[in-house]
Amino acid sequence: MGKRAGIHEVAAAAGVSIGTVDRALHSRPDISEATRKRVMRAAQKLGYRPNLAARALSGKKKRIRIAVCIPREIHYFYDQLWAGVYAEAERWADFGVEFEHHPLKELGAREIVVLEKILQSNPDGIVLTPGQPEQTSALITRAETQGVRVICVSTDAPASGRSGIVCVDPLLNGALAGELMAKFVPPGSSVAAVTGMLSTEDHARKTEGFTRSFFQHCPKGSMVGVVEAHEHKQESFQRTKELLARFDSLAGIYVNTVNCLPVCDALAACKMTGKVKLITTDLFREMVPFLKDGTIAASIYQHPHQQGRLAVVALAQHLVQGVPIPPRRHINPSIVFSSNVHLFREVQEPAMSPSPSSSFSECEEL
Amino acid sequence: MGKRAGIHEVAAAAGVSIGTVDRALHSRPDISEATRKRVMRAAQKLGYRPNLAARALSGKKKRIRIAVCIPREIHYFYDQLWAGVYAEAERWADFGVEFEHHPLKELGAREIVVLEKILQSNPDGIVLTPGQPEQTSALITRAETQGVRVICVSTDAPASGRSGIVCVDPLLNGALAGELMAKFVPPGSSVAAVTGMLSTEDHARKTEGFTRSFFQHCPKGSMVGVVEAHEHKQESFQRTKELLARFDSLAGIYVNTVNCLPVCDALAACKMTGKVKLITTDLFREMVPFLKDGTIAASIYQHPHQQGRLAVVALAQHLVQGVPIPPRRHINPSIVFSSNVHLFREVQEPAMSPSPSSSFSECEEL
DNA sequence: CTGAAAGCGCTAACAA
DNA sequence: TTGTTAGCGCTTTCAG
Repeated sequence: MGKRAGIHEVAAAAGVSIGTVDRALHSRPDISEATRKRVMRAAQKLGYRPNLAARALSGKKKRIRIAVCIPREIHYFYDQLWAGVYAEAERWADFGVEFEHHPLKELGAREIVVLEKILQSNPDGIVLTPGQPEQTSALITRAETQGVRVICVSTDAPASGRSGIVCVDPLLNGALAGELMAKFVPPGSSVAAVTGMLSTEDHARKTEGFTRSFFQHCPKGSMVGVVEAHEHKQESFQRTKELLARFDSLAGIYVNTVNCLPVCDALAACKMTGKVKLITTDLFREMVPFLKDGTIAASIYQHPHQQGRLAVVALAQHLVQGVPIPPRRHINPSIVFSSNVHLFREVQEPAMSPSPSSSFSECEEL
Repeated sequence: MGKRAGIHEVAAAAGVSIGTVDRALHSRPDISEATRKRVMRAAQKLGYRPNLAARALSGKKKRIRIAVCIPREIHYFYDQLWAGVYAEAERWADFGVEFEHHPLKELGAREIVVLEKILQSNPDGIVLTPGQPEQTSALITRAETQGVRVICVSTDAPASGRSGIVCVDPLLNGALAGELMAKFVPPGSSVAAVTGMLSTEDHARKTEGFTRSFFQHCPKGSMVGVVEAHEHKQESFQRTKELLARFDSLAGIYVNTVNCLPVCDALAACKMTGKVKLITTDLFREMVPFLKDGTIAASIYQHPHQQGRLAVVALAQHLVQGVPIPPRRHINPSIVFSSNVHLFREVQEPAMSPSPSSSFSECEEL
């Protein structure tokens, strides 16, 4: 892997000037088909690959702009997502890619307004977490037809014409929890799920995946209830207690929203800690003690940092190098246990808030 | 995040020429302490950050060379490791970083000879998987004292002065398996481990981690045997059968080497498939059916691709940008289940063999 | 000790 | 339709 052929070598090989080579390589006008082919063959033969550093340097005037539109809350998740975006953005800065963040207060808040403004500025690409796909899809479609590549991350807007999606498939998310639960409890066990609202696509599909997978992996198992707690602490606590009261043989609970803490408390209040296998979703600091003491048997981790990073990789590689955007990039969730909880980002960092003038962050992955 | 200050801006602000700025920034000789400080303050104030593209382009003559020394076999693992190294290497190519691969036939084979040769060529950095730490440590130490940064990946050479290590902590690896096992089997269960040789550091510590963790998480559980199968198929099969014969109440087996297939076969031969919970290590195609049919309850995945990638990131960021090499980068293993096995790289790709002239690989992560 | 100038590989504007 | 040339931001050499 020594020195690679440059544009000059190709020019010499094809018997033309570097200007012509450039025109051929980039399918620019004002060049005869004959010479173009000659140049292309020469480039091919020499294994020509453009030097991105040089390219970035030369085209300094027209930089590539990527708009990022993700929520601030819920912090534990979206901070990581943004950190992942930012970490990868840093690596593209010197290749002439500029990022501008248009944070939303929370998922879906003022989404249309902000997106509209973003479109006004006519960026080259957009990374966003659509909170209200129904309303936003039209805008995304418009962007794409204008030539603005949109990549969704974490949540999807399937109906829109977005170029790509990076996410954990909710069905898989639930299925993993279901299989795990089936392996934790004895055959014939009864389990339940606590979710937000089944009218929320994401919650419904996680629950669906869990149910199907649990039945598949647990012989004679049964689902005795799906509780909608509407992302509400009190409600989560109360309804979990009711659940425990009603089914004294309940072997497991699957929580697929943020509100796992109230469920932990309910378990403790009923002295069922550890007796009922609890599988949760995501990870934040407050969960650690419950993982350590066995209240939470496991949690499905969705790699927000990596999701953000990969979304940027896909978009930047496309915009800079012309690599096609993979239509769907499904992230493999990890499972948090007591043994490995300390290795997750959420538990280590003191809460990084990236400032433009900070030195290089060496943070990578997981 | 608009246009960043360049060396010219700093020069203007400090009232000197760009040449002087360069000298100051790089602590070069031939500059008075007074002007150096003035320049530094100006740079600080303007938030100067070097443009890596420009830097790579300018210093075209003296490129940075990184030697990679990893085995070919066992393929399923080291192919991924190399793919990860290669994928990341691609991204540094235009920053003037050159990689040369010195593959070993297998872990530790002709390690000293090859390393010696690598040292002759005096590279800037080395990525390697030490197979025989005792013999190799001296060489690594020598390299480091010569100013060659060495980073170990996957396996360690703790006694050497290597700059960094990227790996899954074997203790954690085992501990995760132990916790998982404890959650799969009822309290008071008996389990066993199948390993290679306890004289191998890695195997011993995985087994140790498993044992400790299992006892911790499984009340009244017991370890009824640790079988050394010496990485041998026949032996693995036979001794597993013996194990099953001797302990008819065996509830689980943990395999921490490559040879899980013979164990699966032994389970089948004894009609114990699914009755004995089997937890394995790593992932390769042939395991998939056993994961699907429940023979293997779970497998601990060590992210070889990511390990390779992160080793290169650490080394390249240090060599190019002066970022300190993190002394230890512990990778978080994932757990392979029936539900998510299809999301792991080993199961998707048709076996990538990177060729220098191939187009950009968009492969990333996991 | 410091400034000026020549590239690095590529793009884009201008000549021919 | 093609060739020539001026930078992009930085390192490095050569003058001053």
